[in-house]
Amino acid sequence: MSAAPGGTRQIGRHAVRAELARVAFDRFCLTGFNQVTFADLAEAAGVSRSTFLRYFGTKEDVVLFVFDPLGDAIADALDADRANEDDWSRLRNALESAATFLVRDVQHLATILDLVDQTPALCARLREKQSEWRPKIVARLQETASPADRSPVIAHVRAAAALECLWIALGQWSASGGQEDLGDLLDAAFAAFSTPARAQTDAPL
Amino acid sequence: MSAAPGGTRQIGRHAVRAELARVAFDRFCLTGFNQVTFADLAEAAGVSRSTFLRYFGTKEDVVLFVFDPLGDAIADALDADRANEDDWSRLRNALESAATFLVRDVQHLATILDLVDQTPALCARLREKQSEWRPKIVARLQETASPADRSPVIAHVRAAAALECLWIALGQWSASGGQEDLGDLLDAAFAAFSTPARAQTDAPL
DNA sequence: CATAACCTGATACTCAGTGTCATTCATGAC
DNA sequence: GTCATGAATGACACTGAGTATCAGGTTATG
Repeated sequence: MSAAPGGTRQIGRHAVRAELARVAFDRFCLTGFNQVTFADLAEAAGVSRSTFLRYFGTKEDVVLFVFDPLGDAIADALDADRANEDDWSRLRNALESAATFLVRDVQHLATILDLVDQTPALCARLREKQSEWRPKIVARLQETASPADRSPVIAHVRAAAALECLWIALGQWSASGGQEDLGDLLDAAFAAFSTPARAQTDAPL
Repeated sequence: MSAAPGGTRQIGRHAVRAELARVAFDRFCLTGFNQVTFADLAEAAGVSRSTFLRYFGTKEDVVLFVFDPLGDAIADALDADRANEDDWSRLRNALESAATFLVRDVQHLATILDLVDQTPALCARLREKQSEWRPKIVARLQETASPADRSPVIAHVRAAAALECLWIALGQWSASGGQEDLGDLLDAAFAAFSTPARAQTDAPL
């Protein structure tokens, strides 16, 4: 009658992982990411260095693993909004719902984002994760594209640009301490594509 | 009557750097980036490990230092085209002239780009360099923006999106072995912003 | 209970990157 | 030409990330 055969191990593993990450995160915020070693983390968490390393392949993952489900979340949201014919609004909506799913603990997320952009290594690794999501997004975009619009380049660019919007919006959001509305920030970011890109509106129509 | 007092050292240093990079690059292509150690590179180049490391802070820089001038090149090109009122075309032109400056040795650049996207560490580091160029680009865009358009978010998004276009276009270009015209590829990428983002053209006008 | 799978801690290892120090060599001043 | 300064070099030692292996203990399962 156990939840799943052998599943208890998974549950336990997940819980340990979360606890290790919690302890480690405090250290990172206190001392700075680069100043903390795996030996420090292991000691703080009360496990051996070996064990700690078995839960997180790299130091970056200790912080960034929380972003892992985001790729699938975005893809799922795109699937759910397949009817939407406008790529930009579809992307915007998908990003918002995925991000909202991420913003459970406002304070915690803001702290993470602060730490991330104080730390080049974390920025780099997060960007890397982002680019791993892109192929999935591109595939969704192409599924519903009209035959004439099938240029893979277009889909790639839109996916990449949308992810940049998310990242920039999250940066603003974190800078505001989580006060501003993420949907508004996304709108402001996506406006870069719809607003006429001109210094002076020389064609008032 | 020497070029500059003490300047010979700089010249010499630059030349050595280029030679070390050349030797190292051959090794990387032959054996794979991750398989080659600094000790290998030093031996192949006939210098000590210490010396090699003094010329390149990281293994990634041995390959990617050629991209360093690109940030300034883009910024300069934006300055030169200050009259252009359309952000997108201004960015497109700046990227093309900067990239053309980069495409001196077609074969070499194509080989570099191949190596880069076979190697996650190189991708990550190159993306990092890219994001270092962004602030300079954003500043240029905002200088000439109309007061109403001063939202820093807009400029950030456009700069980021444009850089993604460059990267994607270079990927296509390298995949074609340097055959396709980079200007055409950039046009195709930037079309993602001007083409109506709709599955079916429901407004044929 | 027995066994197989898993978790843990210990240990040893490779390699990136930093820092120090003594030697050597080129440059520039006298 | 000689000498002093500063840079380049190589040797060495060190920290820390990440990988791999192994023995002993624990937990699920039949």
